[in-house]
Order: sequence, then C-alpha cells, then structure tokens
Amino acid sequence: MDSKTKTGQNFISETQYPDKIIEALSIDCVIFSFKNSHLQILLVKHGEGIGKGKWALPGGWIKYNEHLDSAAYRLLEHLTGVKDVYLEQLQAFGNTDRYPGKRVITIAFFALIQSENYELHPGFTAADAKWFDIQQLPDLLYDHNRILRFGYEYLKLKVRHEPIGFNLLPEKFTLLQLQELYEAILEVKLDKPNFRRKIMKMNLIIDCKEKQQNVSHRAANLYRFDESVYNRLKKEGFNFEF
Amino acid sequence: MDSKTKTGQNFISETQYPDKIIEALSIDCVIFSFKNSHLQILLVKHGEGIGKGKWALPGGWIKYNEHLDSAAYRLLEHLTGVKDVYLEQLQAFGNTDRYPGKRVITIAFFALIQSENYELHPGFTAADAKWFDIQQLPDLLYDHNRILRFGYEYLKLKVRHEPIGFNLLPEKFTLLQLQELYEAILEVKLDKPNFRRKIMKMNLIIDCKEKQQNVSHRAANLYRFDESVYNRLKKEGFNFEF
DNA sequence: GCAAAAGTGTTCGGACTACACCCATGT
DNA sequence: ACATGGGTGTAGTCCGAACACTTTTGC
Repeated sequence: MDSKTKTGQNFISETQYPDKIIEALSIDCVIFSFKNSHLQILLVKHGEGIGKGKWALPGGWIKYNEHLDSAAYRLLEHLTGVKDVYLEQLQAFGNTDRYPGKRVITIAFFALIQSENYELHPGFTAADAKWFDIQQLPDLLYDHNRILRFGYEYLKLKVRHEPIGFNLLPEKFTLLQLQELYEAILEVKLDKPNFRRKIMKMNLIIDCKEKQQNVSHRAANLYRFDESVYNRLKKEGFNFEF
Repeated sequence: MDSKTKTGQNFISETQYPDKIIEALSIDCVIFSFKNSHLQILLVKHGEGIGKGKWALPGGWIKYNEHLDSAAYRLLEHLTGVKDVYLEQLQAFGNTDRYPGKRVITIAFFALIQSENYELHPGFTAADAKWFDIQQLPDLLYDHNRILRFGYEYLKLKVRHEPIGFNLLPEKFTLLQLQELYEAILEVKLDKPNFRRKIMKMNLIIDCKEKQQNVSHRAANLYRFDESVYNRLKKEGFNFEF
C-alpha cells in the first residue's frame, strides 16, 4: 500500500474517541423473513437526517474500533430491536454518486429470520420499523432498491445450492410450508409428490411424530431439520433445480 | 443513517483535491491464471511502506471520486501492468486488527486471466510482480493469506455452478486442457470419457476442425467456447458435480 | 512395437418427471 | 357429500459412474 498516506493527527485523535465513526463507510442490512407464504423484507423509516420520512434498509455508520459484523448487529438491534441474528456479508456498493453530497461506500449484509420471533422496536434514528411483502415495497432511499434486488437475487441463488429454511421456518413445520417457502423464493410452482421425495431423500428433515392441530383438513405431519445434516449440506452445497 | 455525523470541513477540502484517498478503505485483488496445468496467483512485492520487501496481493487506496471497480483496475494496472480484466467483487475484510497501526477495511476483487497474454510490469509502489503456483505461495502481508484462501474457496464454488475457462484458457484448446483446469481447481482426478460427454452435451464448446501440432502422440481436436451458450449458462447457472 | 494421449462404446443403477390415485378431516 | 390438503405409487426417461476398448502419432 501507499506509504505516502499521512496517518498522523487524524488517526491519533480518532482512537481517543471510541464513538468516532469511519467517514465514507456505512452498513446496510437486507433482512428476509417468511410469513403467510410470503417473503418479507425488514425496512426502517428514517426519523432524522437527509432521508427523514423515507423508507430504507436498516443501516448506519461503523465505529472506528468495531468489527464489520459487530457494527451490523448493533445497527440492526438499535434500529429495529432485532438481535441474535446470523448476518452474512453480501457485497460493498460504492458508486461515487450513490449517496448525496459526500462519498459513502456501504457494505451490505444479509440475513434470514423468523419474523414471528421478533417484536419490532424502532429506535435510534429510526422513526418506524416494519415488514414489507416483497411484492409490495415502497421506493427506497439512495441505492437501496438496487441493494435489495441484489440481496433477493443472492437469495434465489443461495436456495439452489444450500439448504434453507432453518432460519425462516418455525422449529416444527409441515412439508407444505417448506414447499411454499421454496415457491415464494423462486417464484415457481412445484410438484408436491416430487418435492416430498426429493427432500426426504436428503435425510435433511426428521419426523417429529406429531400432527398439525386445528386444521380443517387432514392434519399434516410435522418435521424438524436435522441440524448436523443441514450443516453438512450447507458446507458441501448441493443442487436443487426445479 | 445518523444525521449527527459532521460532514463539514473535511468533506469540502477532500473534493478540492481529486487525488485525495479515502482513509480506512483499500482494495486488494486476487488474480488467478492457469499455466502448465497449474493454478497460479499474481502477487506483488512491496517496494516501500510498512510492508516493504514482503509479498502481497496487488492493492492500494481508493481515490475520493473513483468507483470501486475503477480503483481496482487502476491499482492492478499500475502495480503489475495487467489491464483490461473483468474484475468481480468478492467481499470486504474489515477486522479491526487486520492492518497495523490504523483501521483499514479492504474490499477484495477477483479475476481469472490468461497469464500468457500479459507481460508483467512492476510499477507504482511495487518492487516486483510475479505469478506463484498456488501450491507454493510465500507468506503474505497483513491478512492476505486469509483473503487469498477466501478467493480460492470462491473459485472452487464458482466452478461448480458456472462455466469457467473462457478467461483462463487460450482461444483454442483441447478437451484435456479443459479437464486439467477443472482438476487443478477442484483438486480431484476426473474420468476422461465422462468429462468429454458432459461438456459436449452442454453445447458449450465448438469444434474448430483443427488439430494440435507437434505433439508426440495422437493430436487432439481443438475447440473454442460458444460465447452465447457460455454467457447463457453463466447467467442461468448449472450444476457440475464430480 | 511401445508409450501416450485421443476418443468411442456399453452396462447399470439411481434420480427426476408427470400424473393418477387414495386418505383423513372439518363443514 | 365435498372441499381441502396429506400422502403414496408407478411408468418412462434421462443421466452419470465405471470401465473396457479402439485409434492415432512419435520415437
């Protein structure tokens, strides 16, 4: 790297103020959940600043002595109340014109969660936090539409090569729920018998020996993921074409 | 985002000096090539600065008014002479301790090229630029060992889901060369007849109606990629398990 | 002839598709 | 009875793994 960069005064003063943020660098989170057979996205409404009143991906500034992941966790929790989530890094977005008035590069993170497990608590600079159906999104701030699309494409790709659903479905679920999850993400209709067999053959799910309750039709069997198989398949990858 | 961030004096002075770099943010490139049936990595030896004399991934600082991709291109060309390369963004690496003495987050880029097409011209802050066999790498600066491993894992993943070779092989190549490329990346031995058939069935390659020259055995047929099929498969993705 | 790599053929089993069909439960 | 979703069976096809085999060329 270039040794001619001056690292003197600025650097020293920055380490003296732990809340000092890194200029020109932010984080944004693309958080998906699955509810009522629909894919959803977590958005926040800005309560102050240049984007006040507009919807955007949850995000913000990184502190000088903070790991990227920690910053993403902190921001997500402070803005929406959502915590203890496995965040995955997507990609940096850094076009010179993506942010008004100054140069800001943002690093996008990605997560899949069960919205039922979290109560949303808008906080920090967020006036509101809400789940939006992926088919009915508002127009977003900055280049967040683009980042969201990127995250959705990534999810579609991911679902074809890794098991998915562990973080999106309740602990016990039916095969139809799993199928509807795949259908919602891939935007296709799948054949039930073949889907069942394909999943069963993977040894990915375990029969809970329990039935659905209070349904107005034959009660379906409940299943849960076999965590060790799930993790193995996640690591090795597989092919799930339809 | 946080509106309380002060963007006053620093910002204005930065836009007045176009060569001003962004503090705390750098770029590093993981460049692969394929030569003599071996996978290779492009490295530079630092000629100045805190890493002087050590080998590292080609990289450096981003200018204030420069797109991320442009910065990656510029740095790669100035350091090594390699230009006109399709660079793909990998991921940001931002641990607080990854760079000595100050906080630097680096964005890693990835490319596959034919080393035969490029003469290396070390320049800028690089004292040397060289191709290294992936099996015989020196110890690298900062966390570049980690970034390189990440790039290699990414390549292994990529090769299973996308066609590869267009950028790594000469225009006309034999099926054995293509097979050896896959073998080098995946570190496995493949069955020749089955490999042939699999590739042929994809309609990915076109018979050049030419033979190898000056080989001490039966001359193999030469093939070239069908660019339209290649791009379609790249977009759609496929499955290449062995 | 022999080495080395090119290239073809054949068998077998597993996996995916498409679709018909029966089962259980609430209204 | 019938609607709704749960769940099984089956015939046909395609594809990949394994491996034996023939062809071409230089030495």
